[in-house]
Amino acid sequence: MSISLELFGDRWSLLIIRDLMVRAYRTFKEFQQSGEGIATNILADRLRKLETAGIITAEAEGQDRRRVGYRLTEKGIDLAPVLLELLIWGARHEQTGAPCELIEGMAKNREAVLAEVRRRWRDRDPEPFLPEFGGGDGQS
Amino acid sequence: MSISLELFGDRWSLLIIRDLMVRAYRTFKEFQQSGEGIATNILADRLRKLETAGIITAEAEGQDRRRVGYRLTEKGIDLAPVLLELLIWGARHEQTGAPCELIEGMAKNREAVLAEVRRRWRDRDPEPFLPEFGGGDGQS
DNA sequence: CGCATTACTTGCATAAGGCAAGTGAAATTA
DNA sequence: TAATTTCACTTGCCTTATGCAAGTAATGCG
Repeated sequence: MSISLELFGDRWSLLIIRDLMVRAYRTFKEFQQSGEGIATNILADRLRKLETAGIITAEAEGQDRRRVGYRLTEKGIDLAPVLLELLIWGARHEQTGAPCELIEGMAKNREAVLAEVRRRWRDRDPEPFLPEFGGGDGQS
Repeated sequence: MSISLELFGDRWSLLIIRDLMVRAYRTFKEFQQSGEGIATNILADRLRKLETAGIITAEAEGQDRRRVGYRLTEKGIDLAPVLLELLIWGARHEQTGAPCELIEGMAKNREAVLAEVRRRWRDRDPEPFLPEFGGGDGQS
């Protein structure tokens, strides 16, 4: 676990992974404008480290050759259970802005939720799984 | 989740929680000597923050009035699923030194593992749930 | 009383993070 | 086709956090 924490033990890495996983973000710009306000140099650094660690890939996608598309690897999508538990914990114990009933529903159907997340990843489904919950006071 | 990460988004907080949860650490000194080598000022800072966040409590325990005993709150023990998933992920995808069969066994019996962790917490069982796995190359 | 132990704090050096502006290549517009 | 915009970063500078070694106050122990 200490090894894992050398990777995720910072404010941003897991948020990036979450955005890839449940918000279907793909581009640098999307992460940058993601509301949490990560600085561009830090974002570039984290993307590089996550790629080095084999958790995400960066590849050109579409016609626009400026655009870089980031995606989770299998190793990355395997973090879904961790993020789900963190989401559930946060909804129970902190003010997160995510509706508690929704999260409790997910807590009762963990396997189904994880299966759906994996399905979207496999199918490259561009539809976000969760919205931003930004309206209220907190963030998911 | 971003709120949770303001708390756990560092190298040490989750390790401290893990040590409380599965290694049954209680005292400042135990954390300090825990192999990972946290500096004492940082340790003091993290313990304070975790206490402020309501994840651990600090209380005098035993006769020795120098000794402070740290314990998880209910909010803290509720992080067990997060740590378990992180442990499983690490064992699958990183060199952790923890025997994979053991962890895969836990992955197949998540509920039983969590129930046992909670039981030990409730009973204040001073027996560690997992050893340190320090012998080889990595850490749990 | 004197020394050891426990849980810290302090001071200082280094590393990481944050902010604003800048760069270069590709696309879009005039 | 020239100018402008977009995109994915990089650079420089400053602030904050982390790490290390040493120190301190309150106990406990012989």
